[in-house]
Amino acid sequence: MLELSILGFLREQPLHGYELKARLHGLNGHIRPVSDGALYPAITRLVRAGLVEQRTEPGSSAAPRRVLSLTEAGRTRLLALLREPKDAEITDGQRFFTLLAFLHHLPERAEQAAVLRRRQVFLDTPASFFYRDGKPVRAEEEPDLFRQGMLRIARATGREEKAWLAEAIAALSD
Amino acid sequence: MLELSILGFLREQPLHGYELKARLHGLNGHIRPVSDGALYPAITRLVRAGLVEQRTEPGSSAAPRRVLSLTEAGRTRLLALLREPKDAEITDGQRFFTLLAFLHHLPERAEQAAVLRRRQVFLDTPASFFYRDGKPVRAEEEPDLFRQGMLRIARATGREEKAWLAEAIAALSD
DNA sequence: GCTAGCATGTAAACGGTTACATGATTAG
DNA sequence: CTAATCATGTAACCGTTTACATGCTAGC
Repeated sequence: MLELSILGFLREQPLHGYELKARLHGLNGHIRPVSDGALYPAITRLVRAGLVEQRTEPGSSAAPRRVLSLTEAGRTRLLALLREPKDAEITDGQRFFTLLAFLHHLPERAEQAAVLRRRQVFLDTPASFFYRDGKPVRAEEEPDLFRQGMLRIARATGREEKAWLAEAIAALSD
Repeated sequence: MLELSILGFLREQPLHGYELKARLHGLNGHIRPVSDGALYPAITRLVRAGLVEQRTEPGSSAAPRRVLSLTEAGRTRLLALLREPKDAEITDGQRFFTLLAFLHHLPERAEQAAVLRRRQVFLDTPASFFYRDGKPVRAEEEPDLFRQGMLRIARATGREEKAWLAEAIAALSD
């Protein structure tokens, strides 16, 4: 999942690995820390795939900085990832957030709106966490305190997100 | 991450793999589908580790059912996972939800409350997604529509979750 | 006769975690 | 002089995804 974030941040400006790490940390480091063991191999993969270019900066510091920037293929790839996100990127809130963080890179408002609409459809699909006798347990019927909390929180967040999505989609179709 | 859910569901009653899959699907299948390629190896690991027992049911169906149940070690393990969740289980909303789904298995209310308090502390730690000149960008100052949405949604969900946590912790200390 | 659901598995590839490893610069 | 920060990487391990593979039963 690093791929999208790396391409997204590099689209804004060239960065070296350490700075990239700082941005990634800012984006969702409090939720999931970024490890060097994930980041550097990911960069290497992207370079090998021709999506990222690196030029080594002759600096005074210990390990020489590798300044990374997107190639044309990298920019194309970023757009493809934003335009046709996999289902998991729509359904998983955390991944969808990553998508949102870079969605402004999509050039067409209609394309941006289409992504938001996919999330809307997902949120409107009724879903339930628990079943008793094959039927979904309603929040009011759930006797367990913690599962009650899950249902309550899920509903509240769904409500707010739906409200925002509706507004944003409306704004995009002006 | 399957480990906790499998142990949690088996704690409630013995199940065979297919039924387990159905429960797991109910719990968060709409967000992340459960794949056989993850489930069956996970079961095998748990059996090998002595946490789960299986007895094959002589049935008429094609592949014979393996009915799975927790061993004493499995029950102990489940409690340990619930009692001392790793940081990632507290910070990642999705994982925390999984924790909540089975937290009722912890015998002591004080222990349950302690887990909720860890989440509370995390949510009270100020965090921001984006930085400009090293300083966090406030929601009102964020010019990008989509990043605005992220901030708005994150705040709303945080608010609701904090409210519930406070209530639940209070209820547990009666 | 066919499709959907029941029921279980394997194997390759991939990506991420954890731990290890190095070394320079800067501030206290 | 020592700790924190800058800066980059490797290697073993682990769990998940994806694709493949099998075969029975029930209902249309």
